[in-house]
Amino acid sequence: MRKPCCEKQDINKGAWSKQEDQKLIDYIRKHGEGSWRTLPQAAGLLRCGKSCRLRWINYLRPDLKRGNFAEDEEDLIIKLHALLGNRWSLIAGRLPGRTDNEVKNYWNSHLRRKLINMGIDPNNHRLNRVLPCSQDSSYSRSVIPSELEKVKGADCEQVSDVGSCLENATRGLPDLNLDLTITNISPINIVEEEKKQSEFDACRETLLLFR
DNA sequence: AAAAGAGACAACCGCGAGTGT
DNA sequence: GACACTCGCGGTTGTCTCTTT
Repeated sequence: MRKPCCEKQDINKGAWSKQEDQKLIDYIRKHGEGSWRTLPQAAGLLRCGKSCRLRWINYLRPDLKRGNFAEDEEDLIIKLHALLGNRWSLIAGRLPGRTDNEVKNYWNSHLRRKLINMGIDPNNHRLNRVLPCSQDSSYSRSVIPSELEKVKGADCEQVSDVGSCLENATRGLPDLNLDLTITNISPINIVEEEKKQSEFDACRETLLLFR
């Protein structure tokens, strides 16, 4: 049936050398991205086209940011993950200079654990245990159900396309912490609510950009 | 100082979607 | 419609580095 993406023999695997990186960079500078299948041979690389593409997209592209994630980037990843699930490329698309692989790795090595430590199930973003109201976490504020209800309601039609990302997000994550409610709204909590609202608005803005 | 374990991240693999023939 | 090809995505694995014992 289908041929493999590349012949398995005479193909380098594993870590890329500086020379290989340079060959790939030089070739793409000269000819542009694309045609990954034929690129390795044309560039004089003993690599699979897939491997070249991955190397370029994840590490060699000039517009990559690299380095540690900022706090606001972390927040955004968590929020988007709550809405979109493991759609890393979509999430990475909202983080300039970040790649899906980078976001995925960061999620698996840092953020997952962070949520678990906060008592939140990273798979469905539900609280595993009751946390005190004052629990520090921008996250616990970020996906409260009232916000999700607002998204599902008023603005759903506006984001019908990409999709449908929001629609899918809410439909695709049926366990999305929908019964987590904030009670006893005191004046202090009202201020908190307003803060939440503005954070939510920012998040929604981001989601609307998917259109 | 050495070994073991844990964490971080680069890279690979398999699959599905989109497109051309 | 069936098939082949390419591309991109997400899950998983391999390996290197750091920390702990």
